[in-house]
Amino acid sequence: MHDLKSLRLDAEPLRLSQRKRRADESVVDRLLALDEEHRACQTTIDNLRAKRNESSKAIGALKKAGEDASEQMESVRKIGEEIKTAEERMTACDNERGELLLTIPNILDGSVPDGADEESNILVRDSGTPPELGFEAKAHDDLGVALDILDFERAARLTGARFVVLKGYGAKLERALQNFFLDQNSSRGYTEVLPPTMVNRETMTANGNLPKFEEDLFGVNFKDYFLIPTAEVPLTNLYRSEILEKDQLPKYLTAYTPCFRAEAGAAGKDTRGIIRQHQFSKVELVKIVEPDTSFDELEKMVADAENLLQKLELPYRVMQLCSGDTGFNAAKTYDIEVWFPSQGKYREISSCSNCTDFQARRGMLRYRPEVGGNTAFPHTLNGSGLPIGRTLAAIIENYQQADGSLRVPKVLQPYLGTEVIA
RNA sequence: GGAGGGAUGGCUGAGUGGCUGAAAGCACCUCUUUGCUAAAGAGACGUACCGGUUUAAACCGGUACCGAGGGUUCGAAUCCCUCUCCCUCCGCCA
Repeated sequence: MHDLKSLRLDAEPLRLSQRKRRADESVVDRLLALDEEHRACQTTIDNLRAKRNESSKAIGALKKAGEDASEQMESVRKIGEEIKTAEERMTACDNERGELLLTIPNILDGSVPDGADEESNILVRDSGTPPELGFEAKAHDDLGVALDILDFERAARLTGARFVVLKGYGAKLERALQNFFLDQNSSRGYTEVLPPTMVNRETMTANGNLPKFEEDLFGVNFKDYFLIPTAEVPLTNLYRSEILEKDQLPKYLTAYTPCFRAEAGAAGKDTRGIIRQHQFSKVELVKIVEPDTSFDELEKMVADAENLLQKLELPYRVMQLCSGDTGFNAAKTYDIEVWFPSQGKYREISSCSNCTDFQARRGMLRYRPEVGGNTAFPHTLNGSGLPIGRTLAAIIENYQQADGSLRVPKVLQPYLGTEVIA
């Protein structure tokens, strides 16, 4: 959500950002027009209310003195009617303004390169040329099924497409990765959190998933709750509506949760394997920090995610997203992509974003830069650290051997109690 | 699921129609004095929006907010309705 006050002074940064995103620029003018009308209404109403308050007090005094006040009462009643009319107009303005404000994406950081889509993303660094396997790489799903650690058919029977059952070492690998990620993140200063997997509409709105992206979410019956698409949602909302003291920042949070995504726009994409599922598990990283530090904190968060891939010895590269590929909430995003030998390409495994004060505003999450001073909005950041499903797929593919067995990454061996899965 | 009780400022807690943006205490902040891991006294002390003014901060005026939304009334923290959450007891349950 945007700061109307600063938009009134200078809407050019938002206009520029909308252009760079290839998004509608006219919403900015509409927003400013509505805002002006809203403020005019409010001034009118404030003045009427001031008049009413004054008159009401006078009536109270008259009555106390035992005098007749019916004339004054009648005139105040009329003021009340005027107020009601003006309020209806203001509410209409407010609703449209609010709706618009909730659907305009964050302002891109100046460092974001211009471009329409992922073709224009920029390579920041990589872990070197991926090693050759020395034989033809099999796809992770074929290998997983053959090893009986992935089961798509029975998952389809239980639920439907885009679900998987993990069995034996598949299930154990999930648990090993969960523990490994959380242990690593904890050791790097993140506090482990176990939040609810379902959240209400306010939480989804503050995070930026609603009102615009409802079709991507799974709702639940009987309650206006939603299954979370990522732990980012409960974590960025953990302190919603609160005023934090300066010494409570920065907050570093990490959580393992199931994630649910409707994948409404992904028909036909990644239909094989466990790259794109309706349900998957993920360990998420979230930071709540002071504004001056947020871009440095983003770099550090990317390093935290990279640390996991380095320890797993998986080939990866870091990309900076261009303007057209940067998401709704984000001012700046790095994607980390991991190597998939069977596809001969890198696939996204982590997305780390600085959302600046965009989400904090939506959730009225504030802090006090100085004791006793005014409140300000902190910046929020999120990143995957890491998704279990895609990591599992990457491990299967990169650690496969010619005979169809898998080596187990060194760092996972203590968790798993074996060096080979065959 | 049934019965009952609650929700007030950072915290504790008064307050059943106008004098309450809200007593009192604690915490925090500033100042004074005495001084050694502290005490006493004085003062300040919610959030948001609109307007004035300002380079800005501060400041001044107004409005709204006592869980949320709606209603009654000239006027509501106070009365009525709906909802949410919390607590106690019973039932059920991983």
